[in-house]
Amino acid sequence: MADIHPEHAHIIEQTKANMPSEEILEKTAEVFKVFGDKTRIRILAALSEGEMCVCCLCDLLEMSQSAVSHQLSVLKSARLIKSRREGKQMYYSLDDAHIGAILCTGISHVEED
Amino acid sequence: MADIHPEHAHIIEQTKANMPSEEILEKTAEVFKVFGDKTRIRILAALSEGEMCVCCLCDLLEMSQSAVSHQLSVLKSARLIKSRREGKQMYYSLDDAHIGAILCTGISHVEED
DNA sequence: TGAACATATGAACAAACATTCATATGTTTT
DNA sequence: AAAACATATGAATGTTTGTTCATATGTTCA
Repeated sequence: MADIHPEHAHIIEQTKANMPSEEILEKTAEVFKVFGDKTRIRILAALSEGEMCVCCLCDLLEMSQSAVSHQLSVLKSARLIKSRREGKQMYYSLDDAHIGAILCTGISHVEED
Repeated sequence: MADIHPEHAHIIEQTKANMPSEEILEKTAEVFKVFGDKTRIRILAALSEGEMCVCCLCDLLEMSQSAVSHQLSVLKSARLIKSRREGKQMYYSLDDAHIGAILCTGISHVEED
């Protein structure tokens, strides 16, 4: 950490004052971290087309049931998806419209340029 | 991978057809991954208030110059920020308005509820 | 040119993480 | 109740990643 330049001090203070709290920023990073994995993004992209059971996701993603379940558990802990049981199967879906919106924002960013 | 249930086959096919390509999804995950770190989010939040030099960021974040520079380099490689030199100092800023928008989307998601 | 300053970068290390394998839990069907 | 099916989960493992330390690069000023 270098010494603070006096002429920069007020910029630093002002920026600090306008920024969201550390707690908000930390939680935001955690949310993005959950989006930041290929398998989880593929799951979210699939679920944004509608709810789907675990075995469908395994077939669609061509991944093992265990790997998919582990990531579903991560997504659910982060409240990005929710589940309901129907007989032997569990159906997963996006937790709310906001999740789809965040996903779309990221995808459009990639699609542009 | 379990056997595909015949009655699920068309759902899988249809979902697959509507989803973005694997390439897009992979790149999207990479973008979110860059957002998914507390230090980088704090840097982005600071820069969304305006451009800032490295030493200001170090003071603001109370982190070592090396740690900040390393993360600036990650952010720049991902084209989330850009830099310009002014004398001895490097000034960093968000690469475009889209980056601020993604950040805001994430922050609002956290701030709600 | 040399010293001081600002930033970048390579190597090393510890912590976090995604998948696999094996197995447990929960549900339906016979 | 037992077998079959669908999903969840713990432990182990290899990989990725963020920070630190040391040092290199680039710029200004005397």
